[in-house]
Amino acid sequence: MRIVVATCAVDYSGRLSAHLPLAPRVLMVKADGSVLVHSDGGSYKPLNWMSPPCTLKVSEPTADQAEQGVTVVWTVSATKTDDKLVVSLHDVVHDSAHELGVDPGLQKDGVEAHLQKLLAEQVELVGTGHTLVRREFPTAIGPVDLMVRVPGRAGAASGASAATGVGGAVEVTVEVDTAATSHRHVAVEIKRRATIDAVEQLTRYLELLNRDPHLAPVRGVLAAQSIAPQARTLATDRGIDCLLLDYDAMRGVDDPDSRLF
Amino acid sequence: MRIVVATCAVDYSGRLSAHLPLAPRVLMVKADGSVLVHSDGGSYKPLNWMSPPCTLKVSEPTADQAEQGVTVVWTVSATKTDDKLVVSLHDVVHDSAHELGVDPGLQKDGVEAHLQKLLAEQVELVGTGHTLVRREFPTAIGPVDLMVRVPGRAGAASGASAATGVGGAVEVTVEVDTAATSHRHVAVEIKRRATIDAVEQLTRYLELLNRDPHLAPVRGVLAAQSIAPQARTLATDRGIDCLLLDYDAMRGVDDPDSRLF
DNA sequence: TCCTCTAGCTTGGAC
DNA sequence: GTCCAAGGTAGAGGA
Repeated sequence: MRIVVATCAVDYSGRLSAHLPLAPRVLMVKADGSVLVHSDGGSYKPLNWMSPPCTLKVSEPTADQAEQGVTVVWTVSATKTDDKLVVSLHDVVHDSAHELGVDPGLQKDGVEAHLQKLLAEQVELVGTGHTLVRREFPTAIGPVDLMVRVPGRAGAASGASAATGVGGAVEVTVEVDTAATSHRHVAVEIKRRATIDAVEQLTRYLELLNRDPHLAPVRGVLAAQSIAPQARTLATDRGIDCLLLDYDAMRGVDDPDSRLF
Repeated sequence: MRIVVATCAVDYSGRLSAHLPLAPRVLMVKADGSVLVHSDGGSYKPLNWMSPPCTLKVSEPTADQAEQGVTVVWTVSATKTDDKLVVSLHDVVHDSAHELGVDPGLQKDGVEAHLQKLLAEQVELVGTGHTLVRREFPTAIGPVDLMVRVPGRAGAASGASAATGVGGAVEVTVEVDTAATSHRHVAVEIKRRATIDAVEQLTRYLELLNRDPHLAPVRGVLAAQSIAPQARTLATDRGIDCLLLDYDAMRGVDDPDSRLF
């Protein structure tokens, strides 16, 4: 890792064009050749960067550039695309290099996968007596987070609602809604934070699942730690139920030893 | 900006829990107090970080920690949430600080807004003789990127297709499709890269717009620099046309002086 | 490899 | 402030 502190101007061209006026900044050159341009604020995201694989070429400034104070020019080119980053360095106040070796990597815990695991273990939150069919229930358009079986519905007529639903633009979910008393399964979509996208996703799953006479009618449940108002509205419109999850409470029920650390 | 190169272990707790084993890394402490932990590879994203506003507290290791080689402990706490980052430093091989000042900021060009501007100027790409009604055409659920008028359709019967379309789950768009010969307007959704989300978004707009007798029937066009295969499939299913945009070619037609640099 | 979805997303803009 | 959409999204995971 090479670290340079210098006054510089930066131009990026590629998927977009961007320009950074002359100012003091920190430049990082990683072992894989990638380059990061950081300012002294903002966030963890660099102002500009080049992702690997790429090559760094160091060159002398032109006479014009030298006259304007440029002492050296870095040209960073992506090897697979035509993205290019040009850094014009003026005063360099620091320049050091360090051997770091390969990082052993990050261990994570607590994301959506954990929510899914917890809700799978506490599936009664979806409905009394409900049992888990499986996590990541496969469909033609991707896996449903949880597929749940409703108790005491083995003999329910799967076609009971066929005559009532079909109608407007959201008829698929109207059908689900009007068949509420004879649901045999529940498809659960789990998000940390649910937006409209999650409702659309679940709607696609339900549309498909409700074509299967072995499953239909399938109720939809959107389960999340937080649900955006527009997502809740759209879900309600489509007869999808919303389930707010309390991560801490669910984790409290869970065996603490099952956590990574 | 303070830059430290040191062997360290890191623990983060907050929205998730994460742990970094002992290894050499680069630590950046920005003027706003934010902290970044970088390895010598990967991407521009740090392995761990703390966003401002936060506070950094430096403390001596406990006797146990000192025995294991820890020389100093950084505790970075978010001020608004209970996020916490604990960095246990062992050998410090570099430690320097630099005054950078406030960055003048990034100038950008070439994103979706520019695509929209270009297509508005070159609206005949949507269809021969088509004219622009307006950009950001307002609807109850948000603005449509471009609303376009089809030539010579003033007298076309808006209900001509009513008897043909209604059928399966996607009948709204089937209706749009079968009415192709009598469209009076075109709603254009513009993306740099179109995914299924874009199709869903345009579908919602079309469903709404086609209720308006002054506009209906409204054809849908998904215009993008690249279109994901599944998005194309879904769009085709729903009678939405796909239009691949060549940004460079469109920019060539455009006045080069209108670009930022 | 391509394609999808998640992310401690981040960030900007509208309301 | 909240909420939503875009990102040079990046990165993981599955087909």
